[in-house]
Amino acid sequence: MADPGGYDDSFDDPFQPNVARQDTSPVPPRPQGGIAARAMAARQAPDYLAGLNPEQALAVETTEGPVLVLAGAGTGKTRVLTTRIAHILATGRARPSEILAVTFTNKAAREMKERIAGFVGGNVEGMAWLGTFHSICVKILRRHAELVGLKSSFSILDTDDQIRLIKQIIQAEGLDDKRWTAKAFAGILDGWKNRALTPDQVPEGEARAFANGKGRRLYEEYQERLSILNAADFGDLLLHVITLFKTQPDLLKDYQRRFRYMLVDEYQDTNIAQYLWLRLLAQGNPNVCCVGDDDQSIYGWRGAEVDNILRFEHDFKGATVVRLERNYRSTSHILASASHLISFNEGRLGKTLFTDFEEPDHDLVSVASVWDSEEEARTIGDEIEALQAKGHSLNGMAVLVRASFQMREFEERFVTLGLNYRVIGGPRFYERMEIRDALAYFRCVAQPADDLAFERIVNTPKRGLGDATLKLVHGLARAERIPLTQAAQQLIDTEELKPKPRNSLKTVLDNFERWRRQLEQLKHTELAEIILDESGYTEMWRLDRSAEAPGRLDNLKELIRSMEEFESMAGFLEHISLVMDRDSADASDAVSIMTLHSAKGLEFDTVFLPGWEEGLFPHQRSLDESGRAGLEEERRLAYVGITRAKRRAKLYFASNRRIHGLWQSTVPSRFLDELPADHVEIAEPSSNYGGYAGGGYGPSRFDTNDPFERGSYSTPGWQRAQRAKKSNDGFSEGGRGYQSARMKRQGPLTIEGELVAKSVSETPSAYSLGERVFHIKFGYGAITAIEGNKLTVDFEKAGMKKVIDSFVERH
DNA sequence: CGTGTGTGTCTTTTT
DNA sequence: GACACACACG
Repeated sequence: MADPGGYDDSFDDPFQPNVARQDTSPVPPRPQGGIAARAMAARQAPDYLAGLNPEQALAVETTEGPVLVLAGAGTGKTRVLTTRIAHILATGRARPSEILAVTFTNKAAREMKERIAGFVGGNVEGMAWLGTFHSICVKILRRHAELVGLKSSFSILDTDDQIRLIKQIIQAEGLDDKRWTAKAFAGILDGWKNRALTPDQVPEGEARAFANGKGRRLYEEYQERLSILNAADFGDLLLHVITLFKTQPDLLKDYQRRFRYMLVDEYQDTNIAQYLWLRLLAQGNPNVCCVGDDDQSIYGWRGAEVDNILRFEHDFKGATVVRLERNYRSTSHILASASHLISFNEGRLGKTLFTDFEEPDHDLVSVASVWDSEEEARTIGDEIEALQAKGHSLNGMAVLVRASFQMREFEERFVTLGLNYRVIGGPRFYERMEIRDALAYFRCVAQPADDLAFERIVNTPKRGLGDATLKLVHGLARAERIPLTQAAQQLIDTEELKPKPRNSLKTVLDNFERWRRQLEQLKHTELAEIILDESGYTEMWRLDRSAEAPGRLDNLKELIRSMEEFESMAGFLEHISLVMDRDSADASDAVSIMTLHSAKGLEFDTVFLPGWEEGLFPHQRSLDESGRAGLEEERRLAYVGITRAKRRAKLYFASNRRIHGLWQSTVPSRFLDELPADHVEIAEPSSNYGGYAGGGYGPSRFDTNDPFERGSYSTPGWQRAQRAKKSNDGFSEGGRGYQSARMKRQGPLTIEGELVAKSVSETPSAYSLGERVFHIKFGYGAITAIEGNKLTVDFEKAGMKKVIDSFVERH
C-alpha cells in the first residue's frame, strides 16, 4: 500500500500538493521535488525511514518543538506516529519510558504497540506510557490518589453505575426523577467534566438550568458520594489528574521532566479537559506532536473540540505544521468526491488529498435512487452478490449507515440471500447484563465497600430482599456514612428486619465473607466459578427457559476463560473497567455492516452508503441541536464515509422511508448535490421497480441520467451551501432563525431561512374522515382518523395503517 | 414479590 | 412500530 518515493508530482495535477508551505516555519521551506529531502533521507536512511514520503519524513524527523501533523484520510498517519517513536528511540533521544503516547481507544493503543514492536523488537513493554488518556490517568492517579481525596485502590465507575448513583442522589434530593432524569443529568455532568469544570466552576446559568436550580448542588453531592465510595467516574480520571497537576507544582514538574517526548493520536477528538491536561505537561517541555484530521472530527456531540486542532499553532507557539495529503488508499474519483464535498465546510485548516492512483477503468462514485429502504437493501444485496461472483471478497465490502436502525433491513435481506455478514458495534460483551452481574459479584468480593456492585446483586438471583429491606440498609448507611455491606452487617444483628429477609441477608453476607477469605487461597478463576455457583447465579440462568439463557451461560464461561489472562482478581477488575472492547476476530469472509462512526479508521475496497436523505443524513437532530456546527459535523461524517472506500463508493437515497413507524417521503441529501459531477455517475436503476420520476413525489435532479441536465450547481442544495459560505450568522445561539425553529417545535425546521426537511407538516390535513384514498404501497382505503398531517387509513388489503397525508392521493 | 399494562422515547460511542 | 422502563395490580 505504501508508495515510496514518488515525489515527482505532475504540475497539471489538480490536486497538486504544496510541499513547501509557509507554516512549516522552523524548518526552511523546501523546493518542490524535495531533492534535499531525498538527500536527507538517503543520508544515513535507517531502515525504518525508508519509504516515507517527504512530508512523512518531516513529521518523523522534526522531533524537537511542537508539531502538528494534519493527516488526511489514508495518508499514513499511524505509520508516521509509530515511525516517529521508533526514530526517537533509535537515535537515543529518549528511553521508552520517557515517551508519552496517547490514543483514544484501547484498540488504537494496541495497534500502535504492535507496530512499534515491529521496529524495536521486544522492547515495547518499556513503553509504559503508551495508552489511552484514561489508562494513563489511572496510572498517575493510583500513585497520588490521596492528594485528591481517594485511596489508591479506588474503583472506576462505568456509565451504568454512574446513572444508578445519580438516580439515588436525585431521589435523595426529593426531586421528581421523571421530570429530572438521571440520564439527562449524566449527560450534563459529562459535558461539564469534558470541559474540566469542577462544581464551583460550572457557569451559574447552566447550574441553574437543571432541577430548579439544583444542578450545582447535585454535582457536589455526586462528587461527595464518589469520594465516600472511593470511586471515580471516567471524567474524574482526567479531572483529578488536572487538579493534581495544578495543585502540586513539584509533581507536575516531575512528569514534565519524565515525558521528554509526547504524542497524541486523533487530536481532533480531544475534549477541553484532555487539551488542558496536555498543555500542563507541555508547559515544561515543548516536544508535543499531535496527529489528527480536522475533517474527520465527528465526535463533537460527546465533547470533542475541533477548536483544539484548529488552534494548535496558536496554543503551541512555534509549531511546525506538516500536512500529509498524499493518499495511498483511494482512487482519484473517490478522493475528488470527498474533497469537493468537504470543501463546503468552513473553519477547516484545509488539505487537499491527492493520489497518483488514477486509471481510466476506475469506477466513478455512484449515486442511485431507490424507492424505499426495502429496495435499497435489495439493490445493495444484489450488487454485493454481483461483485462476489466476480471474485471480490466479502471482507472488502462494507455497508455504512448513519443510524443503527438502518441495519436491520440489511441484515434481513442478507439472511434471505444467504449472504455472510457481520455487524460491527452494537452491545458489547462487557455491557451484557449477565456479565455485569458477575462482575458485580467479583467487585463485592474484591472491594467490600463497592456499594453500587453490592446493590446490583443483593437480590439477584431473587432472595426476598425487596425495596423495604434495601431502604433500611440504605438509610443506615447514609446516616452512619458507612458502606452498604457494613450497614447490612449491623442490621442483621438487630431486630430491625423480619426473620426472612434477615436470614437471606445474613446468608449473602456470610457468603461474601467466605469468598473473601478464599481470595488469597484459591486461584481467581476457580474462585470466580465458586462465587457464581454458590450465589445461585448460574443456577438462576439454568432454570431460566427464555431463549437467551443458554447464550448467557456461555458468556459467563467466556468471562471466566478471559480471566485466565490475568494474575489476580484485582488485576482483572482493573483491566475490565478501562477496557470495554471486545475482540471479535472472525476469520470468515463476510460483509461488514456498521455505522459511519464506527467505520472511522477502517478501509474497504467497496463501500455502500445508503440513506443519503435529508433528515437522516444530515440527521435532523444534529441540525436541530447544533445548527451549522451540526451540519458541518454531518458533512465530515459523509467525508469519512466516502474516504473509507479504496476502489468503489456507492451512495443511495430512498424516496420513502419509515421513521418512527410512519412512512415519510424524503428529499435527497444536500450532500449529494455537493459532489463533483465529473467524478460521479447516476447509477442505472437496478430494477424497474419504480422510484424514478416517481409519480407526483416531486422531481429530483436524479430523475434524469444526463449529467449535464443534472445541473448540480443550480440546485437548491448548492445554492444553500453557497449562501451558507457567505453568512455565518443566523444560526448562532439566539439567532432569530434558530430560535423560531426551536420554539414552534411542530413546525418544519429551517436553516438560513430555507426549508430543510419536512418532518411534520404545520398545516392541518386537507383530508376529511371517511374519504377514500390511494397509497402507493398499501393500495385503496378509507380514512378513519386524522391527527394533524397523519392519517389513519383502513386499507382494503393492508388493513389499518398510519400514514402521512402527502403520501396518499384522493380517489 | 412477580407479572401485566401503560407510557415515553426513538443518532452517533469511548473510556 | 418497537422496545424499554415504570407503576399498578394480583
